[in-house]
Amino acid sequence: MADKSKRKADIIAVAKAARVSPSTVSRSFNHPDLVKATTRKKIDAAVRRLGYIRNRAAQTIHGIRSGTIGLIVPTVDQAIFAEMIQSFSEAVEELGFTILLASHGFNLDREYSLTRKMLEHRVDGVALIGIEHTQDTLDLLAQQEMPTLLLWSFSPNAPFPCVGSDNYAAGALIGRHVAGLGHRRVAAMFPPVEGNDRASLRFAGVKDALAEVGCSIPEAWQLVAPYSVATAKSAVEALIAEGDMPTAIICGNDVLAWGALHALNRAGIDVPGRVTVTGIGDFKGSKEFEPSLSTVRIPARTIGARAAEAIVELTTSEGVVDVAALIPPEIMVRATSGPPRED
Amino acid sequence: MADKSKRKADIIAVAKAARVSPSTVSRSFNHPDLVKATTRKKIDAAVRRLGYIRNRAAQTIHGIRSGTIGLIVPTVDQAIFAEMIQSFSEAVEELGFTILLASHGFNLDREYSLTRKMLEHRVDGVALIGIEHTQDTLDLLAQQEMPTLLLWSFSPNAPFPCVGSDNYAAGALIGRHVAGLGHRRVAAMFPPVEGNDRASLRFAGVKDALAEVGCSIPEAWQLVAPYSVATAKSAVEALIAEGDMPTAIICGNDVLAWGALHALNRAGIDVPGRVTVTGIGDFKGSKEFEPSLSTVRIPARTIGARAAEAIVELTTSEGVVDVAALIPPEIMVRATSGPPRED
DNA sequence: AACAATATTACAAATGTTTTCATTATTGGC
DNA sequence: GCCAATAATGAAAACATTTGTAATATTGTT
Repeated sequence: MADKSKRKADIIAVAKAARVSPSTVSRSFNHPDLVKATTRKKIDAAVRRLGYIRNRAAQTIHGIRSGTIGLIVPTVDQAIFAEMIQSFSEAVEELGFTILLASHGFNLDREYSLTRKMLEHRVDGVALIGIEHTQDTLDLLAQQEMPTLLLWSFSPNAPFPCVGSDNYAAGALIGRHVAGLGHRRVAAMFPPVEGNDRASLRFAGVKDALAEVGCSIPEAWQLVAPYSVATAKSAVEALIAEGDMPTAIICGNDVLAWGALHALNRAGIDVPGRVTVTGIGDFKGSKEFEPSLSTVRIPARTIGARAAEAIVELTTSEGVVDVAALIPPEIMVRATSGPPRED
Repeated sequence: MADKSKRKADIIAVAKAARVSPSTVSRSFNHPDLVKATTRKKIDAAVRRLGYIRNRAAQTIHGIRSGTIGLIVPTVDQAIFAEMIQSFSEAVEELGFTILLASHGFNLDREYSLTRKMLEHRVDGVALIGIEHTQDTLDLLAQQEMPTLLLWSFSPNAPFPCVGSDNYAAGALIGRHVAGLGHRRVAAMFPPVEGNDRASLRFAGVKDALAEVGCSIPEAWQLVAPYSVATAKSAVEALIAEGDMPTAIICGNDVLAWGALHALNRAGIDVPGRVTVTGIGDFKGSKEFEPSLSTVRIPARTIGARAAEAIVELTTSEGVVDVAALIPPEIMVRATSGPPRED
């Protein structure tokens, strides 16, 4: 009972139905205090009767905010990003915005073209994951004066404000923990680092922390596995088959650690008795894992929520605002790490 | 060197710079074959020089497609949805569209207002998770003649075309598997079912399958836990503390099963020797779990990709098209299920 | 009851495009 | 070189809004 006329209702149809001018209808939406309560009632009635829905596209060409934030991520199906996207989206919706989401699969050239697309859609702001982006992307955003936020990693001298954690520090934290336990025969398992500054920073932090105690990771123990339980498990199974086992395996994130733990469990190798395993991220489920995973907490939800506030702040406030925020990583020592076995 | 003039470049600025009319510039974008190669070159040069970016908002008010698809999900940070969203987004981007994403946290009233928002943004189509929605939402979409797709669950008599799996069948599959192994003392662990037709359908399938062999799940063994490892683990720990153990625990999804497995592992209860555990979903990592999880495969990636094609088909084709697709669930018998112990 | 002040509403221009139709350029055939 | 086709371009209207300004209606005051 809401489709009186043939075609989609526009503001003019509403105006006619309510016997007022289109401008009054518009004002009734945008500046309700400027229109008399009784006319507003008439208009609301007409709106309901015609099933009218405002057209943001038409508003947007008046320089009015589109009410959208572009979020460009490498992928959404990694626990870590999913959690962050969720809290980001909750917070952003709370503030009245909607997310335009795109994923580039760690391909920074695709990231550039997705950024262009966001710009075409006239998003009010753009949030990118990580610090490392092509110069093209950065230039484009700067030249269009697009409010931009770098999300997930933090660096004081990044090209745009960042909200995130310090991945290098996270790596250093876990490296120092493992070194502090006395481990000197250490393996590492990280994803391919190209196009992934988070991973390379973490790895650098780990290596530097180990170097402090004169320990380095031999080539053969630098395992590379994309973030998946399956690849991690088989990488560690291969390592076990090799025969020469390290006393600790430092993993680039918790998913890799889960894979490692499954491999060790299957082989009957005691953790942490025989091998220490650590993750980075503290994903949901890591604490409940058996044995409970030692890792570094990078609070994805906090980052997402803070980032949402930050980008909205950037888009809505006039002057320059400082929204950068460093959310520090925190070591979570649990049950998968212990001193190396003496033998 | 791309910001000659003061403010943002529009199509008129480009036209001036290229010494052609705005209409020619527009045509050069939309019907390049209608403009001479040499003028197109001039225009392209001007575009680059001014850093011009097309304004989709302005196009959209001409009834041109906005190039966006609204995707409304309960939450993105559940493995299952994350995976689906990822493949959906990949496929949709491939087809030239961008996703407007929103999450309602299993609150169907919020879903309604998010739907309205999508409509305001003049998305070309809307994809919703599950079959169950408020009548308001359904009416709204129908009345606005918005191409709509129901995603994730499949039902032949749904109000809109669906692409998804049969959750009832999935539940029945696993129920029959467990019953077939001989289990009669069976517990179930499912999330709260309100606003979640997937879960309730699965549970119904399980119960009906068990009923076929005259087995029913006692009240005390109907555990309720939101989809998280933590809650699942503690629910099962509570069950263990109770003392009266079932011989099988059927879980509403794999995450719950992981939690159950961790709890049993911690308590030193052998799986599947003493207790059979099953999941639903076959998430990434379930196969690699130790022991490898018996579950029902619901191919999230396939559903996401198929759904993307379907919604684009719905938005771009004129007449009525039949895009519904049932992606059948498949039982994956692995290492966590076995016959009940005789004692 | 008339006056000014204020509250409310309407008109018209503007926004950044696309598209139809008309006009101008270019081409091939002779 | 001229003519008819045909190709390429431009002018102007249209799209669904918002907003500044002008016009009208409603008050309170005396």
